[in-house]
Amino acid sequence: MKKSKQRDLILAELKSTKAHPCADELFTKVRKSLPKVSLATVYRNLEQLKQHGLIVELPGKVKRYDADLNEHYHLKCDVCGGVSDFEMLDLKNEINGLDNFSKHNNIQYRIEFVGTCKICKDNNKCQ
Amino acid sequence: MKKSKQRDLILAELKSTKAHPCADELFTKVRKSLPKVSLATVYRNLEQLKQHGLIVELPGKVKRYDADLNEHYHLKCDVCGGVSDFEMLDLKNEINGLDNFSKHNNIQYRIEFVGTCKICKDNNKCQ
DNA sequence: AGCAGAAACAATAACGATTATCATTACTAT
DNA sequence: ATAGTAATGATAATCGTTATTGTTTCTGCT
Repeated sequence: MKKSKQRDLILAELKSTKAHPCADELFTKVRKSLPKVSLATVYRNLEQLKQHGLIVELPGKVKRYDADLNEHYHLKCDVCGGVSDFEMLDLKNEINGLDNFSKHNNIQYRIEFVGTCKICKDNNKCQ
Repeated sequence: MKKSKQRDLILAELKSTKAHPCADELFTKVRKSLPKVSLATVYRNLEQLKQHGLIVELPGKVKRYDADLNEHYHLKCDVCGGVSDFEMLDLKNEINGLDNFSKHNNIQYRIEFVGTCKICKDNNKCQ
């Protein structure tokens, strides 16, 4: 990866927050110190930083990003789409407590397993 | 909800498969028996069926739908986006086995908690 | 330092999934 | 049967994201 001040700024901005911003929110922030930056540059660099394992992409209709690489989970607002961290040192034990948690706060949890299906593996479309 | 043959067909089509189709895939199927159906009608009815709790919407860049209301989880292909069922009678016990599972099959799991954040609740934007 | 080639850039057009609009049609309760 | 309302088909609009294109900036080499 060649050096670029745009990418450095994007990464620094992402590291400085726990708000899990989307591309557009980062664009607005980076613009303040680099007014000529392009939105496409933000998208490109987020993708590249993700590929290099420097940041994590959170799934959803709108992609959000996290520079915290420690294992943790996310709590998403079903109205505004905002994401906050959800710390669980021991998932296996704490998951039991979710039933009550859910009842009192209208919080649902969904588990999604992500891998590559047999068809895509055979087609060599992947990796 | 007023009766409509379009909606009946969409629901019947969704009930007849385990493939978790998206709106466009359902559109293609429904079209075969109702050639004049509109894509907008498919989107509208999927939303309505979801609101009435008759189907479940699976999150992602492209929304997919499931008419199976029994509690179960989903395994998504990170290449084609296709979703298949993942049966786990007892999540709390079986989650322990995932570590090994993950190592051998390149399968990751992600847990997302969904609710309404304090700001949105205070703003009455929700529900 | 000067330079060639590669990578990154800004600007913007294109894309694809979804939603909104609007005139018309189909239910349903009276 | 009919009036009122919900649903529809067709299509335009929206919005997040990706592709394109010509230009600029790095980087390694002389």
